[in-house]
Amino acid sequence: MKHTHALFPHHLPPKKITPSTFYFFLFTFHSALENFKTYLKEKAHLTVDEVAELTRELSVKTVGKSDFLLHEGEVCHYSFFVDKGLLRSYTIDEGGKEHIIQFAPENWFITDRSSAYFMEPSQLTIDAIEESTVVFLDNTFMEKARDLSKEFIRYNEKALHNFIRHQQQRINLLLSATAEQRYLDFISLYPDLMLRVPQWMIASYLGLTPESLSRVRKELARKNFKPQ
Amino acid sequence: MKHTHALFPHHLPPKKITPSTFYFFLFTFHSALENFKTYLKEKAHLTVDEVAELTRELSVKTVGKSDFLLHEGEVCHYSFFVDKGLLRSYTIDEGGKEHIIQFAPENWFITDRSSAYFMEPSQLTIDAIEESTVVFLDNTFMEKARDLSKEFIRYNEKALHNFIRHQQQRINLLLSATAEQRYLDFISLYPDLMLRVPQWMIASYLGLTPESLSRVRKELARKNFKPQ
DNA sequence: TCTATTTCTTATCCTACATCAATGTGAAAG
DNA sequence: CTTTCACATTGATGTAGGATAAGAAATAGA
Repeated sequence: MKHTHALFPHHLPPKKITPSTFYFFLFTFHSALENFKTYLKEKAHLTVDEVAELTRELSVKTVGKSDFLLHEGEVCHYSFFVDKGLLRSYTIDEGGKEHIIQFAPENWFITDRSSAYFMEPSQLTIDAIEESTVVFLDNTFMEKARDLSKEFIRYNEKALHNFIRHQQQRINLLLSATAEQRYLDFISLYPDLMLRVPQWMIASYLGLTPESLSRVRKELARKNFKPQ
Repeated sequence: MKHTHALFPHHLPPKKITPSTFYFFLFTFHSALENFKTYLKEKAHLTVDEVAELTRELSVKTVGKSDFLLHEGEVCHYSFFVDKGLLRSYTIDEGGKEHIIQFAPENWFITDRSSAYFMEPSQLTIDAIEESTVVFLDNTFMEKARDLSKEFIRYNEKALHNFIRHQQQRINLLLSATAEQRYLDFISLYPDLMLRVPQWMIASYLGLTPESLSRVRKELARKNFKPQ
């Protein structure tokens, strides 16, 4: 029970913990962990025992909308696994403008890999777009996992290569594609996010202003485009 | 001596192999391998024995200017280590326009990591900007290296993270920086390439037209900018 | 429910960069 | 020495998308 405190969102320490809120948070905690365990079994091909060993000390937290998980300039000590909700990472330029690097809906990971690996200050900020339940994986989790299972090492290597492929694709699109092409690519990458995320964030992800995105959408509508 | 044939550039099979050309190519071959061995010792912290074991079967080739090392659509089976010369990777868009993804001068690696790892057709084309001497590392090299040395695994992991960090930075610049800022970043990344590479290639790397780059340079000159 | 804030659209003008076309330059080839 | 070729520069003009402002619509808060 030692991690229960972590369940409550920072901004929302319930004044009175009634039995019902208590059990609600307990359920949330438990279900998030189970979800993460399932993920490890299916995607990383770990055994039940390995999963049990690895997940013994994990902390799960719920974070409120626009709560921060990582500030620019901090060293990133965690990988975040999103059980429910939606996180984002972004940079802030000299003019104070945000540029969204990644969205992380359910069952995605998000972190600043460079910062976590090289232990250097992060360029990225990570915060919650929706109230979210998040499993916190600190850097020792990775080491433990690596020592425990060769399967996990392979899984991790594959994840790194997937990430590289994705970044490559994004660079290529930014170099060669129009606003419209990039928007269509976004839709196929994150089909459900179109509805959940404010358009100005999508615009920011695409390197556009909200106004331009609005124009692109209008044009697509005129051409009778239907998203899947 | 069994790899000697690989030394000669495809486009240039010497009609007569005089003793002097023969010894020249032999020297090239030998010196490239020595350079690569030194690299492995210093950067990947391998022992002399491990290096000897790993490099026994390597092939070294010289490629002529604008010879291809990988065509778009092929599966990439190699990682290329540049001993001397300069390679590049690029994509080709629907309009036939090239977009340079990476330059690889001396002591850099170049490959299509996604294609090599996932064994899928490459988006990238790789060719030589200058006549180059290249060490070919096929996919079994990686496996052998991994089996042979824990140090190599760490080195490879670090290389992957460096690569990710670099891609991240590039995405961020493409999202947020002006042509001028991106050019300045290019100069600090590849200081010596400014002189070796035609400007239209630099423009392509930056996502600009040669004309725009020319104007950026003019503007920098007006502002009395001196590289480094 | 009604206000208030956030988000989305529309319209205008504007700017960074693209496109096109002409000219310049310097090194290699004849 | 001149011709050619491969790049680079320059200028004129076009355009995608940015900046700004203001109203409409959606959402949230009370």
